[in-house]
Amino acid sequence: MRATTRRSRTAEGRQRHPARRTYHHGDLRRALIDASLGLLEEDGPNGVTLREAARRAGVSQAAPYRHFASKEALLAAVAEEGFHALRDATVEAAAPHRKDPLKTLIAIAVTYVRFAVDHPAHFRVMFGPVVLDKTIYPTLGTVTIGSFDAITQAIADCQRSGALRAGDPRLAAVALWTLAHGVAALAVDRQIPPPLLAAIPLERLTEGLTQMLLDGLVQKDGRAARHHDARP
Amino acid sequence: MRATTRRSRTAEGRQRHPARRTYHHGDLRRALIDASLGLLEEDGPNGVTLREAARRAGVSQAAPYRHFASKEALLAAVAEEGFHALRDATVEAAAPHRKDPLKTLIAIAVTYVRFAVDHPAHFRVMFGPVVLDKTIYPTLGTVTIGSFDAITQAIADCQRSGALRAGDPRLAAVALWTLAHGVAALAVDRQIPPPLLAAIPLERLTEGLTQMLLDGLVQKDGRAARHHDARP
DNA sequence: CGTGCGGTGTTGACAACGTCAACATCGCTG
DNA sequence: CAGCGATGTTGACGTTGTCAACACCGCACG
Repeated sequence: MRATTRRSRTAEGRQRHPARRTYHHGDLRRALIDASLGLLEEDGPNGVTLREAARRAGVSQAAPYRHFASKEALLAAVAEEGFHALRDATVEAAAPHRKDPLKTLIAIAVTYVRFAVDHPAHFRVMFGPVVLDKTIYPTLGTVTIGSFDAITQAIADCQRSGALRAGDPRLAAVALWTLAHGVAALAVDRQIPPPLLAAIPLERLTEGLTQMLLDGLVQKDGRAARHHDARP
Repeated sequence: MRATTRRSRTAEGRQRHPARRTYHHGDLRRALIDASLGLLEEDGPNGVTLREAARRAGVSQAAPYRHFASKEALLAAVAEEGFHALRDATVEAAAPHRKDPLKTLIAIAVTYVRFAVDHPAHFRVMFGPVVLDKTIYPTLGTVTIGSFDAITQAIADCQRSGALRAGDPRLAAVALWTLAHGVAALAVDRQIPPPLLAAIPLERLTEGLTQMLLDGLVQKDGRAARHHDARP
């Protein structure tokens, strides 16, 4: 705990909370979330501290409690922000490739993984154990559903266009989502075998894996299989 | 922090560390890992505390430092234990179905998910942000590889038997592993849409998703598709 | 049969943290 | 313009991770 000391820039501060002129902050809630995001990026999940976030916002240690019931509540807000961003990215990824709907599915997976590796700490807060009982923060659940719905929508599109076989689109959506989430989680945790990653950049790996899900792994009688995995 | 108070059973203790007769503990390292596992199950990741683990082992607060350089090192040991258990379970799951090698792949995925939901807190320590820089604890990485190798082996078997199409078995292994890990992680985090879970128990869902990966999602010309997703 | 040394455990302390109660200060509504 | 509710501050408490200084003990060597 001692080793993590990164003191605030309050070098010679005579007045108590120098970064502020007015007694009231204006938008402390926002500032605390931003400070937490910064700490997350700089020091990882363990670096996020109510007190340090307060310092960065230029307020006293107890001020956050006027806006968040607990540290967990602050992190829940941070997570929610992340879910919003992820959903927006997913929705955006689902839009462009209207011609080839299967490409849309691949784009969704790639987007998901990219979000995770671009913001690993944020990703961890969203899915990690920091906010354990997500039912306490009801808004959290609804946002995730939004992301899932976007995927289901894209799947249903593919089914309508005949690109995907019929069936409950939610099941196929879970399959795609699950695959993407697995890649993302393992990548963030650096658990994907390094030799593999050296041969194939993560983005292409994600594409390849998604393609595998689309085509299937089993040997087809009629040689119906498509590309992925070069070398005939 | 105060709300989490669960005091040790040292009610009226006169002597300092009552649970022990000899000055030396005998196997403190083991005891600390076990205590951590207990705390993990009872109180989740946040409930694990060096001091409480020491209390449960009947030693003083600083004793753990003779066996672990830090709290993170203790948790790394706990994680390693988990990786061993997961690998053993995977290897065992890969054994039985020699007749139908594809069933083996499904069994692997189911085993993976079951391990996660049976020991959610342990699973989180293994993959979560608690042990951030896994390279510091070199034994951690090697164990994961073991698990991955078992999967690759099973895939290669399927390829040899002609059940799976040829190709780099490591890629297919990553696909299977990734899918299983995604289901596991989302299930542990209770992110799988509850209505879906109400309709299909997690175990069957895992089977179905793995089957989807095997068969592929795309519409086949020759109606080569197999079961999964009832209702014709 | 000592004896002393290194591994193991203990005590006490420090800084940091989450959280609370009591108090201060402001902006807005009447 | 009075005062009330929202927002910030101070100071404190208990808990945690970690360290330094010290205590104990078993085993290897004389």
